[in-house]
Amino acid sequence: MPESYSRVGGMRDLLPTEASHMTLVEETFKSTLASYGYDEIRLPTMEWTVLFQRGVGEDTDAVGKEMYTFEDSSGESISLRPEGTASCVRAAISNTMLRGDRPRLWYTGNMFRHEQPQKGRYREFMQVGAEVFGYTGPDIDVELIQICEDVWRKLGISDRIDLQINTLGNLESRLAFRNALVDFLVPLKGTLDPDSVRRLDTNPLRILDSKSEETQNLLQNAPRLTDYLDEPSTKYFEELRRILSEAGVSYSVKERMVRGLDYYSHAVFEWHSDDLGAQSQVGGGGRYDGLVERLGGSACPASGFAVGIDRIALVRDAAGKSADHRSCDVYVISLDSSGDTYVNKISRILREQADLRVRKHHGGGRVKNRFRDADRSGALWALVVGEEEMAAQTITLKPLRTDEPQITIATEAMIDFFNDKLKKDLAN
RNA sequence: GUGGGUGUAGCUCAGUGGUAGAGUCCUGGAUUGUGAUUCCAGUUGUCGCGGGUUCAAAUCCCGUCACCCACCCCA
Repeated sequence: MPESYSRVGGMRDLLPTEASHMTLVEETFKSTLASYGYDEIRLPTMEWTVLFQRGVGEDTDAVGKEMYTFEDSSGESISLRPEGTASCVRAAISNTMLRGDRPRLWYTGNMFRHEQPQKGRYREFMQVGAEVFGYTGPDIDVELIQICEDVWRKLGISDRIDLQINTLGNLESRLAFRNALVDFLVPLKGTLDPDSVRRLDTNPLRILDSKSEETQNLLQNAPRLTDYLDEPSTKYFEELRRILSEAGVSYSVKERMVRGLDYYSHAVFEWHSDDLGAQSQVGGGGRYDGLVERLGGSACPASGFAVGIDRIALVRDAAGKSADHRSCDVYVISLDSSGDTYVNKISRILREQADLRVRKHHGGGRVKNRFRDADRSGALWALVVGEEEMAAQTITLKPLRTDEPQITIATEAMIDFFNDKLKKDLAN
């Protein structure tokens, strides 16, 4: 340990301005998910390592080489969660939530991946996600997409985020395609990039979204997944697109899109933005009908999404919409200590009856410094009580953000005053 | 894991071998019942850390750490 304490590598301190921005994004998701009738679930920050190995897949980067893994005192391997879906599925199974019910759940929390940090990519980052269980049709997939589209609109970033969708078909279709793809690629093994050669064995579908230009050229003549979709899979995707269009959601189909985590089937979708440095993805999801069974539950279709809260905040930053943080709405100053009791009472009333953030001055000091502190707090108003006000049962209100003159009003009229005027100011 | 960049005042940065700097912020005063704005005055510091070269190092050399950006991959 160095002389002075520093952060653990890659961990961040989110200072009040950033923190309140994160909270804004989080709250928007929270209220939107609630408006669709989804229930919150809180999940542990760590799980047995095997859950992620089994649920996410050991050949994914997130699990294979980026997990924070250590042993607990019993010698069992534990990992900090690199994503939320596996935990959510585990929780749904182990709390018997899937017996006779079809839960629609959402969660939020910090995720951990030991990668090299850069813009939009952090070792600890915030995600919000939703998972729905027991629904087979594309209608619920579209609802998941719509929830996020609603959030983009509320946050004012719809025009900066693009939706891309694709289908992976059902298991049979995908296996048939996978075989055809491998047959096509094996003879070309010598010309593929090293990563793709490795994936030929582990996860050939992932070769499709390889970033290697040469590999992409080779793929020009590769078999196409759409040619291998069976009747039900084709219908599923057509239906999905129809409902999406009906809902007025614009999207593009990316035939080569395969999700990084390898439990998906049928619908897969991703949202992208240009505002993230070298990163582009703000979120994604899809259907994962086989995962519940894979993790020990009875077969149960499921679908979900995950969105990076940090990345949404970055998109808002780029749009010039980052929340300007104010600590409080009203800063209360008593000019001499004999007024403290009176001022405490006023502050409490304002907090309880006018739904205001009220910061009271503490620590004495000169009058001019009290007003200086009022200004720095970001408050819209300074509320001043001195001898004159106490004697007359009034308060003086000084606007700190406009040139309007200060006014003195009867204390008993203060709630009405704030509920009318201040609310209007806050709305702007 | 690999590459590039940056570390100097609380913050943003200038300073390529010879006294440690600017802007901003902060503190005080002009203004003892009024902030922000204006004017005046003042404080900023292990120059990331360790070693080396030199009469002399923020500056050159070696090492090291941290952060940023990018590869890879993803939220």
